Amino acid sequence: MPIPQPLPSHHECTGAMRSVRDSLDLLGGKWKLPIILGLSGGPKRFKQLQREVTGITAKMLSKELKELEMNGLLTRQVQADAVPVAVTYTLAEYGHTLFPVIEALHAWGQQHRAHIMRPAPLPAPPTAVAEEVLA
Amino acid sequence: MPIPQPLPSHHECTGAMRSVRDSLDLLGGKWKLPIILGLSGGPKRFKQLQREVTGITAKMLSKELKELEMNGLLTRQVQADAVPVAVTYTLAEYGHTLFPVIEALHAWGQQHRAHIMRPAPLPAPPTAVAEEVLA
DNA sequence: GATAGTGGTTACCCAAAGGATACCGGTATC
DNA sequence: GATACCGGTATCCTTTGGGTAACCACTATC
Repeated sequence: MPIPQPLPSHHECTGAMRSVRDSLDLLGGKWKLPIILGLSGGPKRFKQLQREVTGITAKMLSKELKELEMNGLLTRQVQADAVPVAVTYTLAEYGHTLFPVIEALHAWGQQHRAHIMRPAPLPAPPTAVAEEVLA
Repeated sequence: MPIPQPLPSHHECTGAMRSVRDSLDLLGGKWKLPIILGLSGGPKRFKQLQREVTGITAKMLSKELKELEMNGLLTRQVQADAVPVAVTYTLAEYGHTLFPVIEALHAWGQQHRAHIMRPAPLPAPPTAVAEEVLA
């Protein structure tokens, strides 16, 4: 008799798995959601956005904006009459549907910062415990 | 006359930006959240988890599990007496705090799939929309 | 004893993501 | 004239993601 297997999981979660991975395909990477967040306060121009999303390079910002536009999350307007040409990025209606996602990440990040601040709440480190107990 | 700048943004969002990016640093990448989701149904063993998170290679799964364990999101138990050695991964208490994040991504991914399915939406006047909403 | 299968890890290597820097044409400011 | 802003693009480079395959300890089968 080899190994007693734990519970076989209900397959309820496999549907959720697909949706989550769909989302990650679109929103994955370091910058997409920060950019959306940056635009949440209203339309912005390129350099303005780059200052807001600190650390992003022009190349990355340009690339990510293209992808977000292709997915209908934001729109790009060019004022050709302005001099020099002015480019404005606006969060599309559809982009607003991401606010719950961003809010969840914001809340978690906030509590996580608080979480790692407090000192060791438990006497024993959980890592080596299991092996010691069973050894 | 230079360029008319749009609204200067309220700096309210820069705080949110930090939290969101903290979260993405920890949870970013293709696999972390799917793995958490896979463990949400109860403790699982390595191969079991690999079958659940379809497409992940053993190497990636091993690496991601290490990182998640280091961040206290899951625990790893080794039953040294079992033969062959059995390794079980369990979602930690703290890992449960990610459920809102996963739920938000799940909901968005689901509606997005529906969203890209329907053809050209509505060039129609907004009055019709209001009637629909009230219907 | 030879072979094959399993759970899990590791070494080797390639492709993609992402960063640094330079540059463009035009305008405005010092 | 020198510098800076604007909206990017092109080039080069490093880091990471991720695939392949070998490996270990053990067990089962022929």
